[in-house]
Amino acid sequence: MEQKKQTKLGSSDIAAQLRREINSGSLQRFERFPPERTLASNYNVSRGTIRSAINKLEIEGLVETRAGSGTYISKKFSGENSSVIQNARPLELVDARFALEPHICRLAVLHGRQSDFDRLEKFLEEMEKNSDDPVVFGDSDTAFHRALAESTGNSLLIWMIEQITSVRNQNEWARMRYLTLNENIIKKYNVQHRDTLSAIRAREPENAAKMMREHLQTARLSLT
Amino acid sequence: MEQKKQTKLGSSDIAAQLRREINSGSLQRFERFPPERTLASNYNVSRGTIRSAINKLEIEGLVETRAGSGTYISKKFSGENSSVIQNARPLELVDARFALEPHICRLAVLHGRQSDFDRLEKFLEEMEKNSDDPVVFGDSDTAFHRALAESTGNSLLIWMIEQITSVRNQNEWARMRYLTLNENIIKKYNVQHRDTLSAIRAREPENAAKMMREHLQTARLSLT
DNA sequence: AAATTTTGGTCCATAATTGGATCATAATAG
DNA sequence: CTATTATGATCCAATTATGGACCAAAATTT
Repeated sequence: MEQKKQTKLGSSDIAAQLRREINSGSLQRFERFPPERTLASNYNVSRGTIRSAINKLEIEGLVETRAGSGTYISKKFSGENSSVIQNARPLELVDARFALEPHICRLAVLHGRQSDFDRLEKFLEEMEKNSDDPVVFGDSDTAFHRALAESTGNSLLIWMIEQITSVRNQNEWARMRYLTLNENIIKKYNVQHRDTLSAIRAREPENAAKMMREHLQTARLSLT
Repeated sequence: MEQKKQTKLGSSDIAAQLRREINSGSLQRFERFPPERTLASNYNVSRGTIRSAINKLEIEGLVETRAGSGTYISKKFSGENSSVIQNARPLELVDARFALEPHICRLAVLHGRQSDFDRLEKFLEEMEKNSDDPVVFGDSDTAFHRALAESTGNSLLIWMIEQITSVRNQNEWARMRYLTLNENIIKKYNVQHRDTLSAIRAREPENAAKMMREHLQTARLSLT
C-alpha cells in the first residue's frame, strides 16, 4: 500500500489507525476516547465517518460506547491488569535495548574491572563453543548481556536489564528467538559480541557503544 | 501559538491515570493523596470530577478515604516497590536517565504525533511560568519527561521512566532536588527543554538526543 | 484547652458535553 | 448514469461537569 497523501481516509482506514493506537499505547493514556466531534476534526473527516469507524471497533469488542458519556476502551485492552513487562512486543523490547545497552557499554568502560571483563570473556567463549545449539547459546547470550550490565555497577541498570531478560525468556518469546537463531546469525552475533568486548577492554566508550548498536541492529533485522 | 485542543480529561481518565500511578509506584510516596481540591486544580477540573474518580478507585479497593483526614492508598498496594528502586543512588539514577532519555528523544522524533508535542509544549509553558516555584516546576518537569516517554508509544520505556520518576519523587530526594533547584538552574533547564522539543519538532533525532544529553549533563553537575 | 484551618461528604441548580438519529446534498466509485 | 458513501447541519436525550455553599470530622495552631 502506497502513501495516499491527498486522498481522504475512509472509515476502515481510520478504524485501523485507532485500533493501532489502542494497541500501541498512545491512546492508553485515556480510558475514554476523545469525543467523536474532536476525532472528526483531527482526522479531517466527517463525524459520520468516525462513527462508522468506531462502530467497527465496537463490533470487535475493542471499545464500548455509552450515549451521553463517551466511547471507552474496553477494560481488557486498557493495559491495566497485567504488567507492562508481560505485554511488551518484540520491537518495543529491541527499542528499549537500543536505549540501554549502548550506554551500558560506555559505563562498562568507565566502571568495569578486569574481573568483570574476564567474566564476559567466559560467557563469550561459551557462546562460541555452542554456536550450533540455540538453547545453550541463548542462555549464554542472556548471561553475557546481564554481566555487561553488572560491570557498570549501576543497580538500576542491572535491574532494568533483568526485567528485559525476564521477558525474553518467556515461552513464546523463547520459541520465536530460536526460530530466528540460525547458525549464520549466531556467528554474526559472536563477532559482534567480541568486537564489543574488545572495544570495552581498549577503553573506547564510543566505539563500544557503536559495536553494541550494530549488534542490536542485527537483532532487530532478524525479527523482521 | 498552537491551538489549545488538549482533550479535557474526564473522571474515568483521571481514575485510570491515578490507578496507573498507584500501581507503578509514582504515587506510593504519599501516605495520603493530595487533597481533592489540590488535585482538582492540578488536573484543571472541578472537585466533583476528582471525587468521582477517587470514588471509582475506592470501589476497587485501591484507596481508602477518611473524612476530615484524607485519602489513603490501601496498605496492600503501598509496599510493592522493589528495593532496588528504593535504594538507588543519585548518580546511578542520572546514569540510567543518560541511557534512556536521549534515545527516547530519537524515538519521539520517529513515533511522536503532533498532539504529543502539543502536550509537551503545555508542560514546558507551565515550567516557564513557574520558574520561581521549585515545587510546581518540579512537578511539571516530571510530567514533561514522562510525556516525552509516552510520545514514543513504547510501553516498556514509559514504564522505566515511571520507575525512575518514582525514585525522584521520594521524600529525601525531593528535598535534595529543591536544594539544587535555584532560579538560575531552572532557567537553564527551561532553555534545554525547549531546545530538545524544538529538535524533536524539527524531526532531527540526533540533535534532539544531543540536547537531552546536555540537559542531563547539567542535571548531573548540579548534583555535585 | 480552645480556636482555626484543612479535609472529605453532601446537596443543588445550571451549564456543557456526548453519542444517537435523521435528512438533504455533494462526492465518489462502478 | 446509478448506487454507494461521505458530508455537514440540526435536534434529541442521556450523562457528566461545574461552581457554590454548608457540614462535620480530623488535624493543626495558638
